[in-house]
Amino acid sequence: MQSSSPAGRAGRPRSAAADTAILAATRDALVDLGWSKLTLGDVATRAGVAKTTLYRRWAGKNELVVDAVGELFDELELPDRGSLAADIEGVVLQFAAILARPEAKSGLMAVVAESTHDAALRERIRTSIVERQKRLVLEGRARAQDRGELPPEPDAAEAARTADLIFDMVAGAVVHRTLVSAEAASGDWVRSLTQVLLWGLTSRPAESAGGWAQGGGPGGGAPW
Amino acid sequence: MQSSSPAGRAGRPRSAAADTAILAATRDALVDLGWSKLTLGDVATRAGVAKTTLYRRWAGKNELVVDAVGELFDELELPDRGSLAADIEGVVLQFAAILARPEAKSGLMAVVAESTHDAALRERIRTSIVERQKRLVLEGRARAQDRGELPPEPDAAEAARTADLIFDMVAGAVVHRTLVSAEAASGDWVRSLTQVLLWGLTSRPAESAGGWAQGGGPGGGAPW
Amino acid sequence: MQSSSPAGRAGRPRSAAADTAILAATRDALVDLGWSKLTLGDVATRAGVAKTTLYRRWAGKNELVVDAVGELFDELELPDRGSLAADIEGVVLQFAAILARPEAKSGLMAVVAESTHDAALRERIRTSIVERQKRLVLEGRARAQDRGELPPEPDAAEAARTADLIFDMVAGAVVHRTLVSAEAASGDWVRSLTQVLLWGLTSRPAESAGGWAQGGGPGGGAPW
Amino acid sequence: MQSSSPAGRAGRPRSAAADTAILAATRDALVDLGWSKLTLGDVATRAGVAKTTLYRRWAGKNELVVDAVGELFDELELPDRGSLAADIEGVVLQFAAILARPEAKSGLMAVVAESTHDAALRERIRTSIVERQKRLVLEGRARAQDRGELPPEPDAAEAARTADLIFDMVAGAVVHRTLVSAEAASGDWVRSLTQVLLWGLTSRPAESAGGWAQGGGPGGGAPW
DNA sequence: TTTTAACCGAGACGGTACGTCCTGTCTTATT
DNA sequence: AATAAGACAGGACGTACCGTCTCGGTTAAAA
Repeated sequence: MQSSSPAGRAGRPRSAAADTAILAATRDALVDLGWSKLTLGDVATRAGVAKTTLYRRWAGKNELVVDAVGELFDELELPDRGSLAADIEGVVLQFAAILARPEAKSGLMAVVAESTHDAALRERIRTSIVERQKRLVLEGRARAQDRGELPPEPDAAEAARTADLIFDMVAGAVVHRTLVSAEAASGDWVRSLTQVLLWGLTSRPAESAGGWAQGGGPGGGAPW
Repeated sequence: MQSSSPAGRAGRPRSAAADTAILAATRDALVDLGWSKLTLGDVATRAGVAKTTLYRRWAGKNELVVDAVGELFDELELPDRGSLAADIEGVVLQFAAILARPEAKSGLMAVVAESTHDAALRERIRTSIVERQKRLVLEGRARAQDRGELPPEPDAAEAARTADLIFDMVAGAVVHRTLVSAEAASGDWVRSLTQVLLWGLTSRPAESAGGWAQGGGPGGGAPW
Repeated sequence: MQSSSPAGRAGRPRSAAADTAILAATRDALVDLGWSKLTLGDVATRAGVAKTTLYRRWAGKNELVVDAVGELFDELELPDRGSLAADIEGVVLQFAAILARPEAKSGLMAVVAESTHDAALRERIRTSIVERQKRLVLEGRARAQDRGELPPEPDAAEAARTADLIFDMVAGAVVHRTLVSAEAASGDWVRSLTQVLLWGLTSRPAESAGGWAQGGGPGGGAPW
Repeated sequence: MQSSSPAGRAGRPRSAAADTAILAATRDALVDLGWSKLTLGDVATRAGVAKTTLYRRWAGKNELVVDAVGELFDELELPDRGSLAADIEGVVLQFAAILARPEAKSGLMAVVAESTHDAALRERIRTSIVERQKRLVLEGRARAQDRGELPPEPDAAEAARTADLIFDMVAGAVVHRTLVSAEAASGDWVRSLTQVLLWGLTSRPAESAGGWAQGGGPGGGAPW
């Protein structure tokens, strides 16, 4: 977050422990108080740090919360579970598990809401949080293409558009389920989501319009 | 004979105009200031109303914003465009148009974030905003079943689960596209989203795993 | 308080009981709350009366308190105890007894303080409270002159000046003792006050300067 | 070994200038508005200080006004004018001059009225205002005893009682004259007051009861 | 009688001030 | 130069009263 000050010299160096303590204290405060009742003075107290120290490193509450919440997404990774469906389910479950934590719940949408009036904050969210997630979509597709589960992309622009769509659908669905519908993204739910996505992306309807597939799909029971 | 005023009686009645002015002022302030900088004192001033009048009717900023934003969704309706796909596209475009308005952008996610710490607020959001949207999913499915585009539901519980999934996917995708990815939900994007959804829900993959549909779908070009 | 309305005609007449109840409620509130925390809404509630009724009869808190406290001084009278000294002591004790009541304590000085910025209020205090007290000084002197304890006044202007001085000294001393020194105006204290006053007004020093009276006064022991 | 900072000092020290500015602003506001219309927010604005700074140092309006008014009495002193009568007149005139100032008029009685419901405030008034005045009575008497104008006190308790009586009479009379009778304590008035007091304290009546001194006193003209 | 006008209770209204809390900056002494 | 501590200017909070204004309804004298 700060430069390693190669030639930065005189004076007492910044405490590295302070950063860690402040971000952890921020997450604690988010759990206890939620975003709107979280105050920087309280975070400083929880971290055992003076308010000035906090302001020296972050411009304000939004930036601090973005960094504190962004750290949670560091643990996201794409394990190889053998098939595209399994890979997707795995990573969606990871994402859902993070979103289920109260510090993420409280903080994430709040800073997104703030970002509608603050382009710099929007960019910070993009780099700290969103890109870490979106990368998994691209890696997952590439791995599926390597496996032969998906065809290679003929058109780069179209490929990017599709990746964006998938990302918005997956992340949006999980966020909406967790925060708005306020229900857990269970294994069953994730399985259904994955199924609809994969079928939607890899299939063609039995008839171009007006009909529907008859007969059981895998696991029995169509989603409708 | 008793007076026809069973409940509402003594004292000066509340001004109906005040409610309207306050909600409009709230939306104005959301546009100008965003959620976190919006103050109830400022809203009262904009509405030409005393702060006490505002507090007499709403418990706080969250409740006020929910009602102010909720009104935006009153205009949502399900026009009959002749086919399920067209109906979906139409309603999603309406939803996207509302979300594109800055007062919705700023307010909606903020109150959702707040609701993670406030069950009463969550319930208010559900009844004021979410149910108005979800109703359209149910109506759309019923209409498609009337048309014969979709089969009737054999299992009510399963039907409800599916409706929830669709709703979270559609609403979540639009919200995520608009607020997180910060890009407009254009006609093309909505068309792609609809296509994936419908195919995902009405089709079966050509092979249960490992392959992909070859040959042209309608309009040619798979979404990947 | 209101005119007997010889020609004032139509309409429901004001409730006489309300006046009584309001003034009594005002004194109760003064006891419980003191002047600064007394609110007209609370007085109205205590009196079982609507706030509008109160405002229809008094212009504000100050006027109301002046009337409520002024009633306390209605009971002041000048009993004939046989001598000037005894008369003075008697009336001073009455005055002290009234001032000892918490509703008088709290209210009296407060409205006096307010009157420094409000000439109309000052006049109201004068007619409602001060003149009722000052009258006793004049009556007492007249009675003492009838008895032959005091000489007749040769000069009317000088007589008025002296009455004012006595009044300020007596009332001022009792008020200061009660409110500022916060001690009771006991019988002994009143006796000493009366003694100093009477001696000061009726005697001449033994020598014009530099000496003092030796030998026992009544009760023995000079006040110094 | 401990640090040499026994009373501890961490943090920015309080601004000494703020105290001065706040008390002066309080007196200004008393002049302009009177006690009841004086608001701490306005005082803070006048002093060029934030409201929090004011509340950090004073518990409320009463305490602030006591200190602001109390400072006025710092200038009271007992000049040696050669005789007891002249000393008394001098100090009473000083006291009257202070009371004639609108900031004292408005503030003094208001806080006294408040003190009837607040023991801590009463004590604060005693130490900040009353004792500064009463001290002069004691010094004046001691000086007169040194001069031989008054006899020494045989009984300490009696001496204290007498000093209290004198103080209540003098201060009470001046206050009553100034605030209740709303007339200036002129030189003539002060002279008369002093005369009554001295004669009352140092003389014996010509007859123990029922008569009055005939013939002119010094300066001619009996007070009646 | 019926009118009529002033009264009454209740309570909403536009305002103002309250005393508290938080923000982001600053001024200390210390490390 | 960074730190802990805490004072500072500023501003919003949510509450309490102010004094005014509508309401529906009552009350007694005038018509």
